[in-house]
Amino acid sequence: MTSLATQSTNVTALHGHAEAAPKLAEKVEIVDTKSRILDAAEELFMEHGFEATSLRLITTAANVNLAAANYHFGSKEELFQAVFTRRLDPMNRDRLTLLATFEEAALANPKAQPLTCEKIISAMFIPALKLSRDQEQGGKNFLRLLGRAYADPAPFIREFLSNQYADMLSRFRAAFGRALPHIPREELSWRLHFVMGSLSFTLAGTDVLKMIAQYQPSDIGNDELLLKRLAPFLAAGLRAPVASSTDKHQWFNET
Amino acid sequence: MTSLATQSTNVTALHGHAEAAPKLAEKVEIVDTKSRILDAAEELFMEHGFEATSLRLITTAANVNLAAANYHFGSKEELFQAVFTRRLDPMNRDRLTLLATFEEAALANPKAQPLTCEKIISAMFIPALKLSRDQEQGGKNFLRLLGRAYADPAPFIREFLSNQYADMLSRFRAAFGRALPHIPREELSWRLHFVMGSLSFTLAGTDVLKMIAQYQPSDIGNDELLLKRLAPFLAAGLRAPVASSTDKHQWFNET
DNA sequence: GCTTGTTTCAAACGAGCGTTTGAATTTACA
DNA sequence: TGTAAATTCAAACGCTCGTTTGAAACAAGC
Repeated sequence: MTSLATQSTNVTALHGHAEAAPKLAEKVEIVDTKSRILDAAEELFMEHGFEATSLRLITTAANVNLAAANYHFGSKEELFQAVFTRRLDPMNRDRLTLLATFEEAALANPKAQPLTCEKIISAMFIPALKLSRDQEQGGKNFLRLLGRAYADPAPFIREFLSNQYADMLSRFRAAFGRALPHIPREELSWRLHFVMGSLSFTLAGTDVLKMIAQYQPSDIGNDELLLKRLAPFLAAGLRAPVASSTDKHQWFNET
Repeated sequence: MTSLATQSTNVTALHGHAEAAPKLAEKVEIVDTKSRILDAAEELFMEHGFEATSLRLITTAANVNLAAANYHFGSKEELFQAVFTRRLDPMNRDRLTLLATFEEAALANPKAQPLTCEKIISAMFIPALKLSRDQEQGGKNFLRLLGRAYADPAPFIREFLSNQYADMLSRFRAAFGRALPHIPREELSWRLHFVMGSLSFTLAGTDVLKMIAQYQPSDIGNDELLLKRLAPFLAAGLRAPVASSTDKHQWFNET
């Protein structure tokens, strides 16, 4: 039962997002209607997708009236977005905070070298893993939902995700650029694209093609081991020698 | 306008899947009802997902009667699976054929070394790229649809994909194992998982987080250039030194 | 030409959908 | 305590869904 947060002093600053304290005990329910709807929606959207999940299914699972969903969130689309902002905003904020922490620590070092790729990858990965661990149920559901959303072509989903990620990604892009000054800018863009692919595929944990990775189930959920496997893989890919333009046809013509 | 197939003698054997010749001119329509439904379904499923795509939308786009979908395919689920088998069966067959071709060529070599990772990755990648290029419209649609399906938790989709991929993947798994004898079996499983992530993310081409890779649009569709970027990245990751169990906490505790 | 089997067609089936409404109920605060 | 705002509720609104049906149109073989 290794805990990420208690092991490291680096990530302690990332706590304190637990719950906004109810003002003047104005809410004495176990959990208020809005949150109950969000929780049910998160799980059901993950399980069936946006279109296949009806508001009736959500409100029934949340034990609230059907009209409560429209009353509190306006429409089904807005509810969907609320499910994302609730978790994505803090997670991406944590990523930026952790990256800044790492960079300050690196600067304090007498050598003052730029961050390694592994460190930057960790800064992306750890807040996501924290999310999947903190809320025993909701966090894992949300990451799977996120994995689905990445592949969803619905315009309102794509535009929403772009806005949610823009700040965080440009920041990490710059960090990778400093860590890999010899990689051309365009090549680096592609490699970050590949990194996001592995990352989302792994975090989504859809075990889609589970016949590939015949990991024992005990492995899943072992965040530390997972990062230990993923970070070297991605870092090595990021640092790989850039194929010269002269061996353009290598993979196609060589016999 | 660089063409994969015309450049290389290796992939010529993969042609000839164009169309089953109509027997005795029994069908003289431009294209028969079944195919028209499949084409429309492929595009619309890609665009809106399974649940959000109605049979009315499909049959209208295909210019056929609504009942024709149920008549020819039985149900909406069976139609969905038919869309996949039409393209996935030949593609995975091509992958196996190409891998075998590469392996025979390597054996013929006096040195008789096992295939490089890059070659094995090419054998996975080239048939997919061929698909995206051959049918100007349908192929690209299908790969995006496939990318969506990877992240879909619907049981009937997951079970279907597992069956479709089982043979091909165990074969490639063995090939990678020969190319990377020093990588532990379990570690290799995970790395193949990461490879599939990058691969599907890239092939799906959802340009989800397009703010990462600010490639000029001319790059997309340039199959050769894409493979030239992806193969070294993945190969380097596959070959990366395995993190020892002693530096388990490296990414978490090190400041 | 008639028969047999295949394919197309318009229409309808019951069910579930997102959203709205207006009244009932609960809450907040003077 | 009284009043106004916030929230919950049951019911209904039009609409679209996947599927079925039975007749019409078409094809092929004797």
